Amino acid sequence: MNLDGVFQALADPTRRAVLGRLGSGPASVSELAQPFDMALPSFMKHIRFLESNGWIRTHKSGRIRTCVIEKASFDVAEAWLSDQRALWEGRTDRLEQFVTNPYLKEDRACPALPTPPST
Amino acid sequence: MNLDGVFQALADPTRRAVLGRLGSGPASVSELAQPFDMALPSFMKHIRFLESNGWIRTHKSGRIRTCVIEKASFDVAEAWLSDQRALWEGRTDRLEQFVTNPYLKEDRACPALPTPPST
DNA sequence: CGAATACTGAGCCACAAGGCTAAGTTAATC
DNA sequence: GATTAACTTAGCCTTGTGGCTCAGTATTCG
Repeated sequence: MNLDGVFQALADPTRRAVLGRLGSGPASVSELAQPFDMALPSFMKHIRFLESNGWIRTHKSGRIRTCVIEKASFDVAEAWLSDQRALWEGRTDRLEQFVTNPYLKEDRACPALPTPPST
Repeated sequence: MNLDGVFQALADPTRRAVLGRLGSGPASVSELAQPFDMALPSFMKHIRFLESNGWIRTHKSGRIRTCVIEKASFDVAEAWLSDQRALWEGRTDRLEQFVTNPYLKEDRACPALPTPPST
């Protein structure tokens, strides 16, 4: 369950829709597949993908495979975004300085703001 | 700037690393590329991908192209996750009801929910 | 038992993704 | 004015992704 897979799972409308549906409760594969104009084997690939990337759990009983949404990957995804936001917001003030400082604009394109004369 | 592309952009370690780096300030393409063992044209594809999916803005001045992170796609991604979370949490109580209601359990195929980690 | 249901497995196909090299182009330096 | 630096364009190659069909297998139902 690496970040690559976690995000890739979200990069497809079918898979996002499945997660959306599962958000309101468990469902069997064919129930989930019903809204989509897609052959079952194709659809199953999406289910397996979601499962192997930690977005859902599935469990077969009889001939029916039931899918349940799982919070794990969800948290991983949110954590990454949240870290990113923290980083970005942590330097917003310095960015503003950069944008409005004509010297920096002309000079090197990106002095990268190396830990400025911190207070 | 559709969800497909927004999430796909995050499904690659190089692109996530670039966003991470840009989180602490603007940089030129070659500065960004420097840590990666990759030919420049390959790297540029990542930059273009991030740009065309709204994760960064770029601007060329002289022969240097400077990249700046952008909040737009970020918000879109967080919004989707947040909606998803709302949905999921909004029905946790009902889920609980579902799990503990023997009638529902027989009725539909889905009860799966492998033993809640409770008590 | 036989038929229908709900997947499952194997294999094919077209196209997108991510990497490369080689050869431009444009701006800055010497 | 020639070099060098910083991209850019073009084209190739391999692998992955998302779709399909056709033929199983395993359960459930009549």
